[in-house]
Amino acid sequence: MPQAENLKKSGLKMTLPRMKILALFESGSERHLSAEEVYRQLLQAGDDVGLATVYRVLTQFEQAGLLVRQHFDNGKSVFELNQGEHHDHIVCLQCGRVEEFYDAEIEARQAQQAAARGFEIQGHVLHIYANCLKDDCPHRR
Amino acid sequence: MPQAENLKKSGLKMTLPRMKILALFESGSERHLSAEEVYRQLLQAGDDVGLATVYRVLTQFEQAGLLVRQHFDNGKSVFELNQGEHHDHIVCLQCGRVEEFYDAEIEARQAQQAAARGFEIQGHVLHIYANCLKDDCPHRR
DNA sequence: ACGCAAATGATAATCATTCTCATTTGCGTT
DNA sequence: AACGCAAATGAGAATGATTATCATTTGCGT
Ligand SMILES: [Zn+2]
Ligand SMILES: [Zn+2]
Ligand SMILES: [Zn+2]
Ligand SMILES: [Zn+2]
Repeated sequence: MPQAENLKKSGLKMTLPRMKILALFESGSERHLSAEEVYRQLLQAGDDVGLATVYRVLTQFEQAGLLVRQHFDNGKSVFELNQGEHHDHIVCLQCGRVEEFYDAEIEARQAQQAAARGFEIQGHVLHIYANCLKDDCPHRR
Repeated sequence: MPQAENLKKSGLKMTLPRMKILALFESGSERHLSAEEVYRQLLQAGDDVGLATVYRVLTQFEQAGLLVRQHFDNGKSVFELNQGEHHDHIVCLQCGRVEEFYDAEIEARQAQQAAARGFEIQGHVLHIYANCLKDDCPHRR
C-alpha cells in the first residue's frame, strides 16, 4: 500500500472513509471522479459516509498531493490519482469522455511565455474541448 | 457603434442595461470583468440594474459572440470583449492580475494532439497560474 | 482498556448563478 | 404623438455545488 504511506506522512489518520475513497481511485475503474460520483459509489457499495466527509477528504488528498483536481469549463470538477506525470485533458462535449495527453513542447512554451512576462509559473490548466468520433458518442443536433 | 450592429443582428433589443454593460467593456478601463464586478460598477455609476439582468445580458452577449467567457480555476469566471483574435491567459495567484498571450506553436500542437486521438477540436482553455513580480502584488505567506 | 485530539456525519450556511413572475420598456404601427 | 404587445427588466426566491458548524464517534498512543 504505497498510498497509505503518503497519508501518514501528511499527518492524516488512516480512517475508514479515507481508505474507502482512496481505494476507489486506486481500483482504477474510473480515473476521473467528481465528489458527487465518489459519494454515490460509496453509498452503492454500502459504505455509510457523509457527503461533507467526501468533500473534506478529497480536498485533504489534493493538499497532500495524493489527488489532482481538474476544474472543467462547465463548472464541475473531478479528481484523479496523482501519479507524478503531469498531463492535460481532452474532453468530449457530446459524451463527456476524457482523454489525457502530454506535449513537451507545449509545456516548454508555457514556461517561456510566463517567464517572458515576469511571472513565476505555479501551474496551468489546458483543457481541449472537442467532439469525439467514437461509435457510442451521441452526435445529436 | 460597431457593436450595436451585432446586437441587432442577434435579435436583441437595444435596451438601457444592455448598452450600459456593453459600454463598460468598450470603455476599456478593465478588459476582464466578472458579473459581480459589472454589477458593482453599474451601481457606482448610478445606473439601477438588477444583478439578474447582468447575468442574463452577459450570457446573451456571449451567445451573440460579443463577449467571451473565461472560467478560472477558483470557480470565478470573467468576460471580455470578443475582438476576434484568440488568446490565452496568465493569472496571478496573489493579486488576480490577468495577462494575455498567444503562442502559435502551442495552438498548432493542440490541434495535432486532438486530431491524433480522433477528436474534432471545438475550443480549448489554457490558463497559466503564477505569481507575478509586480510591485503592488502582495507576496504574503 | 483509557483518554483525547482528530475525524465524522447531519444539517445549516454560503456563494455564484438561474428561475419566477409581476411590472416596465423598446419599438413597429396607427 | 399615442397604442399595443412581445421582449426585457428587477426583486426576490430557488438552485446546485461546496463549505462551515457542532455534537458524536473513532483512531491510536499510552
Ligand atoms: Zn487525467
Ligand atoms: Zn464523444
Ligand atoms: Zn500578482
Ligand atoms: Zn483575455
